[in-house]
Amino acid sequence: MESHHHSPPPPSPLLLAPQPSPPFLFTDPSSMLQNPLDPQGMHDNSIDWVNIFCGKNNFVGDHAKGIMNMMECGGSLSSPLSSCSLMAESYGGVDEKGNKVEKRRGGRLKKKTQPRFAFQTRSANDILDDGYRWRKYGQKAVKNSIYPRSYYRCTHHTCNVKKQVQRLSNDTSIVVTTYEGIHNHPCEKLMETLTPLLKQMQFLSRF
DNA sequence: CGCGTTTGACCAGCGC
DNA sequence: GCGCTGGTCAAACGCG
Repeated sequence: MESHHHSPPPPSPLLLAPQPSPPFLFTDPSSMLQNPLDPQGMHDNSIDWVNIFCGKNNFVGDHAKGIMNMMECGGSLSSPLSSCSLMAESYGGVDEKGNKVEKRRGGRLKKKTQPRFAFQTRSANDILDDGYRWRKYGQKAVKNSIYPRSYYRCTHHTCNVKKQVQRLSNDTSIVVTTYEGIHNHPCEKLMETLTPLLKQMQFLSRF
């Protein structure tokens, strides 16, 4: 099995959202959205998170497309994607009813919360080449699904980002990838792709 | 030999 | 207390 693959660029803090139940639909986003970097909203109220996620610009959708474009531009996708939808999944703080919760570990409360987001890809391949290197550390059969869930950790020694990969049992063409945490290092593959572009832009900007 | 995967064991929360 | 469940650990194993 391929040991490393590449994911979308490091999950932007903007891509964090409430904890909808599958199939990850927002029922009332305006009541649940919050700044993931400031869950209590104590520091910066100037950012219109509701509009970012749900406004006319449809940031989430556009961002998902951007990710798709970046992934496709990278030319290293291990699987052809015909569609992709980004879904904010969960982060510690508020559950679907608005109650304060912490992220669970194995169904139990976890001390530290990590931002999470998930997106679906329509792909025959479970493993998406997203630019980061991952080490698989577990696989579990999950209830109500004929497919197992795989657990991966970023192999960068100082990075604690994890992801879960699972294929939907009711639509076997869709793979759900859930990221937890934010990479604290650049994406090597992305940098490889962007560096020549940046150099070219710098060169052209001299004229 | 180093790195990554596989897989059974283990852990802890939850519901009964 | 017990079983279920999801997440993690770690030894064994495979591969280049």
